[in-house]
Amino acid sequence: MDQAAEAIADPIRRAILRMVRDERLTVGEIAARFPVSRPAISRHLRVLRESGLVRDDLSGRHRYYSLNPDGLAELHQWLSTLMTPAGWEQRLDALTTEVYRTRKDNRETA
Amino acid sequence: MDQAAEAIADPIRRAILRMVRDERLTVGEIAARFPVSRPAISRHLRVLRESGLVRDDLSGRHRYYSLNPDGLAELHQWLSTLMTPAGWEQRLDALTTEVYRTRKDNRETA
DNA sequence: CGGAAGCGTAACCTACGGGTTACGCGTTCA
DNA sequence: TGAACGCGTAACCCGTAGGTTACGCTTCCG
Repeated sequence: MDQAAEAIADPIRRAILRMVRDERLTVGEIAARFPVSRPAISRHLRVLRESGLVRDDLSGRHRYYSLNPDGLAELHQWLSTLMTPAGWEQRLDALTTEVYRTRKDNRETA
Repeated sequence: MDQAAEAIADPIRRAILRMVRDERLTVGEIAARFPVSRPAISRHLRVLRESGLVRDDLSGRHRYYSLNPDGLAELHQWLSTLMTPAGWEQRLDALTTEVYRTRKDNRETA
């Protein structure tokens, strides 16, 4: 979780996450949408990858990046428990987790 | 939201957030639990305050810090929309937001 | 009152994050 | 098969985040 919290601190990395939410993109495609060099984007992607927020699939000389919902879920869960006072039952968090877990299963079995 | 995402990047600030989740604490009380100087903690608290994650109540020469759930909710919502694919209905997010908003109203009318 | 307690801020130093260019390796295709 | 493409990494530079000490302003209390 610590690495993920650090990863989303950078505005470029947050923008990348939004980009690869729905479509898988190559490094070049991502870099083309930013005013910084391709190696810089490559390092941002490395940070996101090592923090578990994105995944990469190699295909020939291309490397496709896509969102990894599991990494996001960790952060999401951390924020949930932080927002939840001591006395409050964690029923809602359990519901949220359950729903996302179900979606994940659906993805994997598709 | 951007400021909040930056604020939680630091491990000390994340620990502070967990500390003031249930009880309001003074700067001295917080600083006593870290191996860094009090001015350093004071600046961390300033970052958290300006990012909307904590609130401060002055009482004499003491300054009590407590969690501000509204700030957390923003980040929480951002992660929710990020985890939610394009086709997915946002019913769950709406439910989550509604529940937290209701709790907030209860706090304010108490 | 005057000193101590509690806190914020300024000034300073250092480590590190993020930018760039240069380079090397694997893959494609004319 | 050799040239071009796609990408990762190393080396380097610079700005800034986060640490410290020194200082000043309120607020409490003997």
